[in-house]
Amino acid sequence: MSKYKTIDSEQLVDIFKALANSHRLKIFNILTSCCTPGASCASDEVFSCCVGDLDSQLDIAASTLSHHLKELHRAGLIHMQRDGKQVYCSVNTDVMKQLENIFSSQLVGAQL
Amino acid sequence: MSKYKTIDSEQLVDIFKALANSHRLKIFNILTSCCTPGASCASDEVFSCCVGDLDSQLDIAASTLSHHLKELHRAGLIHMQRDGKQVYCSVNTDVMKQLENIFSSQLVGAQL
DNA sequence: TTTATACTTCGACATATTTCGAATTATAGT
DNA sequence: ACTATAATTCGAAATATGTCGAAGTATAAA
Repeated sequence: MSKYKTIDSEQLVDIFKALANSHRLKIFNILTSCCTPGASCASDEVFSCCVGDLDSQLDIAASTLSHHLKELHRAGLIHMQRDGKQVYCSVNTDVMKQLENIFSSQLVGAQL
Repeated sequence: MSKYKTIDSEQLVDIFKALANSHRLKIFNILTSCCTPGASCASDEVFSCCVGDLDSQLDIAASTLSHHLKELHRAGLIHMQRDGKQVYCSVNTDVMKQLENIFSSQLVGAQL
């Protein structure tokens, strides 16, 4: 009934699962406040988005961060793209739009 | 900066945690498709919102359902109110509005 | 080709979550 | 007071998640 591409309820659970952890939510915050997917952050800006920069803001082991990024990526919330030695992360704005739609229309899972 | 009462990041994690389970998400779906908090569902409608009615739609033990409802309630996503032998559940639309705002403004945790 | 940097994978362990059935509490009707 | 119905709490077991450090892979630079 909706004109929007819907997220099925299984994927929605995965998305909420991905956001249901303080470290991952913080990562997501950093990415939403900084990087839009087209424009990869220049290195002279205050915040940038490669894994190492996230690492410096998070106080967890690099391996743990890697695990969390994998979860966010699996859920479809972020993009990850290698550029040389670095891997750059950015928010998947398509999914953001769909989430907005889900909550604004009060149809958290009307497709069920 | 926002004119909206903000949800802090700890509460936001709890909200996502509450929605990060297929049974709880289904419960939340049922409640959003049916009951608005002012209008408690009349018993002659197709869907109603007492715990027993949710139970009949869910294929889990009553004790498990009770646990899930407690989680949704703890997160602030639903109201629960006893009326005689039944306990009626409804969505907390205030929180829904705040979630909508969070996603629509792309500020998942800008208050951090 | 050796070394350094950036990041990921693996294995192990601790903690948290999900689930059930049995027992318990709350309310209403007999 | 007793019984029935609706829902919750408790304790135990199975599964999932979060975390780390060590080892591994990918890329670039010397």
